[in-house]
Amino acid sequence: MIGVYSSSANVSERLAAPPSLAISTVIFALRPSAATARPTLWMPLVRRIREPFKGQWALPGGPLSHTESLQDAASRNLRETTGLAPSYLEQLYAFGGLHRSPTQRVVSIVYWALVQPTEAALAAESENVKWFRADRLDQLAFDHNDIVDYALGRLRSKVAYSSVAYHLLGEYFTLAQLREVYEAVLDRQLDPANFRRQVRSTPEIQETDQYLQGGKHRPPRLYRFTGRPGLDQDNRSTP
Amino acid sequence: MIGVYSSSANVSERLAAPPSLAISTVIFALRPSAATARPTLWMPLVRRIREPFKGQWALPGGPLSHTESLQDAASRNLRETTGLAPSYLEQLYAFGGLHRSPTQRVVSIVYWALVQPTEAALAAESENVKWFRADRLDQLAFDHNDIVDYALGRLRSKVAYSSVAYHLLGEYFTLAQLREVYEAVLDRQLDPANFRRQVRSTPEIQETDQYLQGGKHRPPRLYRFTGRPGLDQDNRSTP
DNA sequence: TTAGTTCAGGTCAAATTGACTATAACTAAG
DNA sequence: CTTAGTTATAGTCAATTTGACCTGAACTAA
Repeated sequence: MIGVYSSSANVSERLAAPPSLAISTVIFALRPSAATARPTLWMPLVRRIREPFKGQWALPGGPLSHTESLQDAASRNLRETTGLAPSYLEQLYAFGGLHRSPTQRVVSIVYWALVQPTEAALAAESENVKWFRADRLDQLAFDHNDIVDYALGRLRSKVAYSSVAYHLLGEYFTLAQLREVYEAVLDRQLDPANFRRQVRSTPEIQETDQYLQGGKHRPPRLYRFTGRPGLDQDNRSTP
Repeated sequence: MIGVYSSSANVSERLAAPPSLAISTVIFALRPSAATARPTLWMPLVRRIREPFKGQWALPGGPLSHTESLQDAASRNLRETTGLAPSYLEQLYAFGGLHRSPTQRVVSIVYWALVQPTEAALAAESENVKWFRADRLDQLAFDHNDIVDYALGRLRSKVAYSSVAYHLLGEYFTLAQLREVYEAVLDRQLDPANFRRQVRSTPEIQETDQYLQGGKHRPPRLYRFTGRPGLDQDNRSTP
């Protein structure tokens, strides 16, 4: 009885079928942009190997298996398609417009993830998995451009009022690196001195007695984020 | 081919089936609490007329028809089960835990709504539809207590940083009435003078030359909210 | 040795917030 | 008719936060 609405069914049968349910993920990571040394937001996309939108780039995603929760499905799919283990994962939105897919009604529950630079660096690229700058995407499959825009908005607002930015960095970071994250996400310059004052006043930030060596100028102090990780129970918000 | 997983299928068949998709809504309205005159948050619930959880109270909801968007489904279901037309409607969260329903895997896309007092007053109560205080619910069906808690959290945070509170009031209101909304939702007292100063500094608030008559004391001025309504295209956030 | 750059710590005025006081305008009790 | 009681409205003042800016420290590279 499973798979009744598989590829053997014709289009009208699929349109009449109950909406199918898929999980997709928008994955953000920081990478140095090509020209300048400043980090910018990148995301991995997968090439579609079947119709519709065959050959076009799309968000990693897949069907929801009946033995896993939504978050587990997003996490698994992330790992399988891109090899990445995110440091932050949160539900974004359920997209259920009528004509998202030309061949059938699909409701996509979309998650968004942040991965640390080390993770992002060793993520394998291939013929069908490539990284793109989040702010310079061309036409994606389905409504995935809209979804990415929505995710970018969520990332920006969350960076502004919560402490998600740390999940785009490794364990130790300098205040300049942290500021560059904010500048990349919010897309505006921040005053280094005022930024420093603000960050140092948050209790979750711990100063270490380590300094980053090898730079061209005065070695900056390294800091740590001691808040709770982005993957624990409380991040799921709900059972 | 439609309806394969209907009530004629047995439990194991339903558990193996693809997760079914439902839409539910958490509806908030302000009503005067029984004892004091202060308004408090209430919500309509519907009694389940079939298993599982037969006889228990639950959030209004139903299946997603394939000809309507998620928001339209929520809106229609709201109207059909409670007769209400909300002044604000927004997606809350997609709940997809494995054991939300004992008999089958259900993924619920939950919306939350605000309705104005006039609407809420003439909403019909019946044997199977009753209003309850949002902060004093006993055991609901499924995981609906968790969902209500999550919706309350969202309402509180949105009231604090956005202008949703106005959708719990009618077109004209006094600053005291508005303050009572904030106090009911945030569950703490606010200084009337400071609250007044803040509200009057927001450009979306327009003072009228009308005063509320018939009170016991000095008649307060009436104000209007001129921001955009809670149901337009932009509230949907996404296509 | 020196110029150039970033790091780090600080000042200062403007804006915002919370606590509080005073007056105005009405109702209801006497 | 007068006055006490209550809410509406307006304002003050200190504490806190924010944005703009300055100065010296610490390093590299020429």
